[in-house]
Amino acid sequence: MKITTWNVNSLAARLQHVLDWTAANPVDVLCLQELKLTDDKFPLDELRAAGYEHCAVFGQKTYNGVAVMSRVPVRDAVKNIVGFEDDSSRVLAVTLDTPQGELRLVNGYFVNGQAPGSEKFAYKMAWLGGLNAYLRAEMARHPRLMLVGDFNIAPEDRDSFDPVGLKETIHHTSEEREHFRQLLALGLVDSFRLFEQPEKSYSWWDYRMLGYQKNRGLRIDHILVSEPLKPAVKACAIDRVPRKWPKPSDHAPVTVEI
DNA sequence: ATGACGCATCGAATGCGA
Repeated sequence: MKITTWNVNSLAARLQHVLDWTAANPVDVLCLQELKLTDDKFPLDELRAAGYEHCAVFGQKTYNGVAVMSRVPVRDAVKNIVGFEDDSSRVLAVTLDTPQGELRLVNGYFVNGQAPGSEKFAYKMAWLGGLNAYLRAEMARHPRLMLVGDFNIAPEDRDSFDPVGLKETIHHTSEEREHFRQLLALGLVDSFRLFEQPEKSYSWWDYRMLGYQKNRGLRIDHILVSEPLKPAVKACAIDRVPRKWPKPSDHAPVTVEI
């Protein structure tokens, strides 16, 4: 079973890319972030025609918005972080029934945070604290759990094209990385690092300054799996192909196989 | 140091992303 996370930077602008990519990569489940549309504008019909009959959507006008589109039934959808008040549509949890048993899938569009010291950064820190507490409870109920999405955190220096020049800037701060480690401390594992990977592997590149062409990127899109799932993980990879298409999202899809 | 690119918003200029 293949599960993918992809920040599409507007589903309206990227629908054809999603359709083209899933036609070539018919993954079982695709977790989307930054839909930038309301639920009534979600392209259910097109995705159903592409084989994704089961969609859970948590949209919002202009900003944020997350969805899970799936070939297999999804149930028990929960929106946002239980116990954390949030105006933004950022988290959507669902349960999948797999041959190995049920799997709780938490899809998140983490707060960007703009810059350390800003109000948005404080929001990011509070949000991450709320997420951690929520996941602790979710994992107690669902031992087989996967946390996917756009984390907006480069966990280690090797996840950034310029860890020295960007030291302690957004995505690179000690505080953000500590929050990432606190997620791992819950018993989650970064599935990407379970496997040998190319050096300078990133999942996001700035649109500006030829960021992609120069591979000036960050690895900020992640798939974390709980310990009970870890032995089942067969592969995890970033697909840079759609980042080369005309009018791409600035993020690449990341896929795990279990 | 700044802005650079792309998307969204009622209509131009601005907010936001990362």
